[in-house]
Amino acid sequence: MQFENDGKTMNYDFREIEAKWQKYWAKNQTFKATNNSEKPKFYVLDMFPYPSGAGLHVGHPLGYIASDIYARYKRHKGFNVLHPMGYDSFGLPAEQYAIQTGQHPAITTEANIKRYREQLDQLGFSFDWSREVRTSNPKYYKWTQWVFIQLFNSWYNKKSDKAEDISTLTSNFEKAGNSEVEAVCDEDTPTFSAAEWASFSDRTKQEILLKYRLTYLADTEVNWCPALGTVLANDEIVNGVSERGGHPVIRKKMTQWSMRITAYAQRLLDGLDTIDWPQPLKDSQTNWIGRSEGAHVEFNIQDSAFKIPVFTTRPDTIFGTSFMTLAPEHELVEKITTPEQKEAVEAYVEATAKRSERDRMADVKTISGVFTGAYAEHPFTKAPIPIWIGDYVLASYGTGAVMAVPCGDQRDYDFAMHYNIPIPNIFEGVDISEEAFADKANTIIANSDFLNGLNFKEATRKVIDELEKIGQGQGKINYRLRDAVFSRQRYWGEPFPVYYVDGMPQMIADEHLPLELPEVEKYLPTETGDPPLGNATDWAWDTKQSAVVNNQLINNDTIFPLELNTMPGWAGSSQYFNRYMDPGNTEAIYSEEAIGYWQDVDLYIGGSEHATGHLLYSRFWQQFLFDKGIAPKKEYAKKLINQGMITGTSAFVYKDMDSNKVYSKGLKEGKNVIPIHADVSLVNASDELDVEAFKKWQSDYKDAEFVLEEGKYIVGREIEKMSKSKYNVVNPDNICEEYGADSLRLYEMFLGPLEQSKPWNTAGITGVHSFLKKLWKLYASMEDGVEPTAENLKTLHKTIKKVEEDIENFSFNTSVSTFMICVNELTAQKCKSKAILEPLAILVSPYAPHIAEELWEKLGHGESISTVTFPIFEGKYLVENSKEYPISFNGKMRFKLELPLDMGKDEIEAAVMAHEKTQAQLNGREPKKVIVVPGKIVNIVG
RNA sequence: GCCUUGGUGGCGGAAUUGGUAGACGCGCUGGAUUCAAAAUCCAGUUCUUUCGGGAGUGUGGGUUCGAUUCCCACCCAAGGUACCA
Repeated sequence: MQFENDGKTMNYDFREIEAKWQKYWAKNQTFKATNNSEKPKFYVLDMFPYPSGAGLHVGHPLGYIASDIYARYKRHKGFNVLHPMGYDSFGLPAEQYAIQTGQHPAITTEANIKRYREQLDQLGFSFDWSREVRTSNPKYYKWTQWVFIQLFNSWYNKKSDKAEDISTLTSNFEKAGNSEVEAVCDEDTPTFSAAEWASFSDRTKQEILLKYRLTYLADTEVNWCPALGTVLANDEIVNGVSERGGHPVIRKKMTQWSMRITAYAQRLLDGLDTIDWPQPLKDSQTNWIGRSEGAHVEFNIQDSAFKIPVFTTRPDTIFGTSFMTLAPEHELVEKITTPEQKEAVEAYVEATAKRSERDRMADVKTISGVFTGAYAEHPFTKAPIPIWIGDYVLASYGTGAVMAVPCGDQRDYDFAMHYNIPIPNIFEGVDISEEAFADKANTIIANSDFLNGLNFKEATRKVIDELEKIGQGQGKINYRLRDAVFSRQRYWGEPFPVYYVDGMPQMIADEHLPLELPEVEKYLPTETGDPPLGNATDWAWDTKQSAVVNNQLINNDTIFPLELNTMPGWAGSSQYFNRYMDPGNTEAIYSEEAIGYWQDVDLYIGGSEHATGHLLYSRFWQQFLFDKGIAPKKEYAKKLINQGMITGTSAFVYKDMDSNKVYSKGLKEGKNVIPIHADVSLVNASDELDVEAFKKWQSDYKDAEFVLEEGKYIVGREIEKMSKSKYNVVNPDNICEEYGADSLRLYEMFLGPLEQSKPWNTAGITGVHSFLKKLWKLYASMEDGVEPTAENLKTLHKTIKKVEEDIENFSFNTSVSTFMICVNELTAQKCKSKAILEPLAILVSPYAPHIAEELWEKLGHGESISTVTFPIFEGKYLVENSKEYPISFNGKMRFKLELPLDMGKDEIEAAVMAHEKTQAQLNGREPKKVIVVPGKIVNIVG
């Protein structure tokens, strides 16, 4: 036994132990994973962080601790575990900082990463750091650019239902034009024959191909803020002005790269059934994709050659159409409006354009619209249908036009009521005098010619048949999902590997990648409104030398301008999980051997805030890589868990508005006080404030009178999001310093279920810390050659069983309780047996790896504990021969009675009925019934 | 509005197929040790009570010998989403 009873080594010196093993793991590369092994593989992935300047707070490592426990457990279970970490290091904060200070984002990012790494190392994670990736590293983004080029060179063939190389498209065009091609492409793609294709100029061909490519240039409407020189997301705009600075925002068309993610809408939906992801996350992806089934109907316009295409989910109600509504932005509006209505329509269109999208969405109560004066024609009855415009119809959804059926849709109903438009009733036996009837399941169609008497399903099928016969429509599935804009007017992002010849985009050849981000003087947009890359002096592509050269050399003959936009934040995170498999590969995105071995992620842990961003885009890229034979799996993560947020417990003092007094919580009633945040580090576990420290911290209060209750100042408490401004941020560094990483790891798990959000309260950590001390003590009193008792074995094996089940179920909080119970029991049993303590160290190792390694070494082992086989549970140690039966009366447990387990039903009943407490409970009454479940319970009814 | 998740002591939470509600920890109370403090250890801690007991898992019903667990209706909180045709 290596413990010495000199009083010094008896102590649990976590600082020394943790530093020692962190050094050991780094030096021995204990957690380096190999790309081939006899062992089965297991891939545990964390969402990599953006390295912000603020560093980590206690909420950040929660998921990392859980995944680390799982990874370490899998190593004990004999798996070859891949558990990598890296940085999503392109992003806005570093760029903002650069704009303010001139500091290059690369320098800020490097410093932040260094700090993150220190903090992560301090927590004892078993990451394979040799595989670290950084999205801002050219060696990494070379492959982000490479995937972009693959997308550019691909189109989506609906016939094969997958992405194919653009060459299969052009060979189709050469043979038969595009009439036979079924592709996902722009709506304005013209139809042409093989002969026409052959006659097109090279430029025209390129323009046409751009309509098919999976990444393409398109004019997109954006929120442009001239003052900031940038495009803003919807949530960066408040009341029509920029959130930052309050500058005006206008809608502007810009040519931007887009990703044809809509080609994958159905597959992204279908794929959800094949992966074990949380239901709320699947639901939000499902809603985001927004599939709806219905019909595409074309309405002719009277006295006009134009047609209005419409998407409806209720083609069965087509005979109830009494008007049509177009979005005010609809391109037909100006073409069909009659002279009499022109003024009114123009005024309405103008008024709508001024309102922000958010404004329009928020205001759902006001009904507004204008009649265009034009009439469409009902495809069957040929009756005239007035065409209105209204801002409740959105240009961006469906076709931007609605066939309005007021009896079946509440918004159409409200609109019709408001403007006195007729509301024909086409439902059998339904009253529509008060509201529309939208219940598909109970619909029987009436007053509808050939649809009379049919239900929703039958009528829908019938009407689609008839529409096809007259060539005015067909069944259609519509998706809410839009193609994803992929351009950002920023500096700190991946440059596009694109230069422009005659305005048409050209890809830089693979062998010349990466195209590295140029140096710029200023990180702001140029004076002409170009993105920051417009400030670069060397940003032109020399096709002869295949090199970036000075802009002044641009001759549009051999030297061309490069793309000025950069890629969005999600570009770098859309395939990083695959790149981890072979991160150093310079020849390919990863080797076939590497991905052939690792295949996909077995467990992915991260926040639910990425539900419709990263987690949808990355699935899209993976599906694409699968189509191209680059990835072996359609879905890259079998199982995903969202860790909950850790909230802060803010502390408040109560400042009296009328005096210089600050009241303790219990004295504030009836006083005119306002709560002021106090830094949580100044408050102890009993909510007592260190008043002197508070005065020192907020010097405004140095002369204030703190009114105490029972000699103490008690703060108020409230749960809020952890944030600097609320002074409730708790830093893991301080906790590691005071209690150690093992305590922090255990405590974060002990707080509650991984997936739920829960408040942080540092005070509770003393519980797990003293558990570790008790654990340590247990080993200090160990003696060689002591045989385990039956009790010892029972405690050990029930712990093995429970901990194993807990880890498999991701119920890490209950494991910590189980360890505590185990150590409490073994301590009470005065267990000194190595046969018990040795397996216990392995059980604890995934949760508290430093202390486990140290104990393992003291047990006489020369190698790390990290791959030692997990103890095997043996049920024989838990076999009991008696049971303490709960004796219930009408379902309420009243007393307990110990009886042998082999006792039969009747004997149990007899023993219970004979018991004096039973007679006392019954108090002379005769029981109606006695339920005996052997081994479980006895319930007496009566 | 819709979708999802949740609601259990002063607090975080436990209860694996319907079978002893409140494990484990924090906090609190009392005690031991100490000159004192920290640390450590022991006992108690859902509420209520006439000390026999009674009530109790958001609310109201139901199924059952028995419900935190299953069913119905509702209330509240958090997250997502929205004139989506």
